[in-house]
Amino acid sequence: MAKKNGRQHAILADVARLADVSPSTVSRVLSGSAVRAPISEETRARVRAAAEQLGYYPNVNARSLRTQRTNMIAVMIADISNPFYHTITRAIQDAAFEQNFDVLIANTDHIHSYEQRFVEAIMRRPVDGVIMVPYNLTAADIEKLIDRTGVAVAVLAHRIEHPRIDVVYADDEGATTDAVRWLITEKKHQKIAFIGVNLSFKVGQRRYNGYRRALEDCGLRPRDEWFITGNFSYESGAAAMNALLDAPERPTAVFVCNDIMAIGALNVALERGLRVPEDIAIVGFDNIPATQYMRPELTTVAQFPHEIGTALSKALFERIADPQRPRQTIKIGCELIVRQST
Amino acid sequence: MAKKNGRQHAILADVARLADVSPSTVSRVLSGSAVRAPISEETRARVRAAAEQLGYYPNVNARSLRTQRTNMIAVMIADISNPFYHTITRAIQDAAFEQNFDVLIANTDHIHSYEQRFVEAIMRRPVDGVIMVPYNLTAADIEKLIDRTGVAVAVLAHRIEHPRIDVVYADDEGATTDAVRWLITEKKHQKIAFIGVNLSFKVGQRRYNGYRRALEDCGLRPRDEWFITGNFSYESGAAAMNALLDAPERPTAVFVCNDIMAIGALNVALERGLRVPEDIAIVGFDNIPATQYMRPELTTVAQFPHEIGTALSKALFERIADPQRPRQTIKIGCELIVRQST
DNA sequence: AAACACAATGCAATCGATTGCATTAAGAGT
DNA sequence: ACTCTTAATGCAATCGATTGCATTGTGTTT
Repeated sequence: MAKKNGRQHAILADVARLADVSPSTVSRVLSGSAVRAPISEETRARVRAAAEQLGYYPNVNARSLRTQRTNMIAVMIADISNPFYHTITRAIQDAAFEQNFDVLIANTDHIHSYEQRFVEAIMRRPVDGVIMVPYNLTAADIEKLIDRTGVAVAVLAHRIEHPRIDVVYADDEGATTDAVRWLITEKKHQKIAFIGVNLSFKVGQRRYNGYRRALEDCGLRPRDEWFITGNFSYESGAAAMNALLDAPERPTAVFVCNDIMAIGALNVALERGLRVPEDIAIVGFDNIPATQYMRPELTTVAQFPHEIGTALSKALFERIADPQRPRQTIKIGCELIVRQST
Repeated sequence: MAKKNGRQHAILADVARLADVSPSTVSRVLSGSAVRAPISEETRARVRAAAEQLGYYPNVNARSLRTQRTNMIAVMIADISNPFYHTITRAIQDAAFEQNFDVLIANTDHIHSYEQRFVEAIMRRPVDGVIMVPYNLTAADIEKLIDRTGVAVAVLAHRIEHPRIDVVYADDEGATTDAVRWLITEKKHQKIAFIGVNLSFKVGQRRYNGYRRALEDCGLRPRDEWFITGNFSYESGAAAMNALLDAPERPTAVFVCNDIMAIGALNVALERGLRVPEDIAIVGFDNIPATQYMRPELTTVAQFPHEIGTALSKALFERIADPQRPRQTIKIGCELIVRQST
């Protein structure tokens, strides 16, 4: 069992010695590069047997140093606890698994300094590709990373245009417009409130824009007292609904820009004795699992995080394979899921 | 901007050249190992300036090859989409972030071959530590990994005893006993059903044992028709409740071994016109966010995945720092969260 | 029989950093 | 004046695999 010296595991040289060939040969046999250099079938067998006998595994680290490829990608997301993000992550991991890639994951919590730290980490630890959901990072930051490391990059973002960055985005603005317009034309609502988040969040801005556009398209005027901002949380959704119900004039429908707040709003409406959807209709956004558990089940706009993750990884692996390939921009649609709350 | 040759980024040798010192000196200054070897303050400054000017970042890969340390840990869990696991994961990532470690994550979906593949991956890609939630892997498998790679290991598991493996476990069996006993003694239930999962799952076995023990302790006899198994899903919980309500004699309370199934059961009960908790009380397990959104809010047993993740990382990093340290076994309790469904 | 092609393999440099063991110079002790 | 520390730095080997460029041997072509 003991190898040459005190090492606890076999290295390539040990295999070479046992198989009585040179290290080069072992490498060629085991790394598959032998496809381009001929090794006799007999030698191959001997090498494989020796490797097997010694329980040899190549050291990926050493290999990467030499080949400049790591078989590893990094993923930067806001928060793995959030269903939207972990579903994306899961899709990426599955794609990577298939390609025999390992996946590094970092959470940023939307914090700028964490995003920067991620970039720095990638500066030192070579990876073949990076998937990011940037919040504060600009195209310039990412470009610097690419210039220095040559890494392949795919991002989930709305406004990044760069020849070497593939981008995937979800059309949540358009989906919001469609949903609100549907409330107006199909469900005959005229008084529609909007529970959003601070407009400094791009996502907040986009969805609010979508809402405004639907109203305008249908000739309705937005009212200030029907635009309330929360902070993504259940409690803030509940508070927003309370405010709405206490307003001089109550809306008949409310579009909420994420499901958690929508559920908070729904429960408040129910607890205050309103019937949903008869007295007030509610639409959420994200289609998290809990929306189906509610009674009434929550109508919501589904994003397709799994598709997003798949698209991101597909783009990334294509770019890893061919760094020169022209950039792709992929739009993933959203879909209104009509359930009982409207 | 152009470095020595076609390389796109500076390497240690470039810095050495610019600062007019040897590579050794640069390394000592930048890697902090200079603590043990004296470098004059003036030289230090020169090196730092040169590094700064060139935008130099050390190549972690090369460093790892030499030092045998990677500043990277790997996490093997069942499924990042599951709140229990991703909360654990998040705690681990936060701990790693603080220690400046990167985190590799792999999902196994409880599949044996995926677990094995993970182990193989760690055989080739050196990491300093591994955190696992093994389902099929045995202590022997893990021991082999340790023997070969010397990696530090911490696991979330109930029956692994090994001098070089730290283990953390949640006492869900005891918690189940406590919860069921509470239903009997405090809530005066005599007819308590159990919706579980296949007993070949260890988790299913443990919680069922806990349930049985509570009944026995209180002198109650378990009844076959009140033990129904599902497959963790909402639908299977709903089906189980339907079966229970169609049984010749209805139970007055039901303990469900995860929240998703409990929610399915709850909704069925409500839809069939029963009042919860008056006609039937329901207790879930896990304390997922949705339990608080339900009406009635679901009573459930909380596990503390964040604490589990923290304990796992703490044990792991201690072992990385001192591989010889005696093993730790840490029990994380569970807690019954009484809400409206009981 | 000379020249050549090609299959099969080995040699040695290389990837980029770290570190044990010198080496040099300057000051301290006797 | 001579030996001894000690501070400051450099040399060169090393981590473990990959790969461009030989080299050797065997069969083919002319």
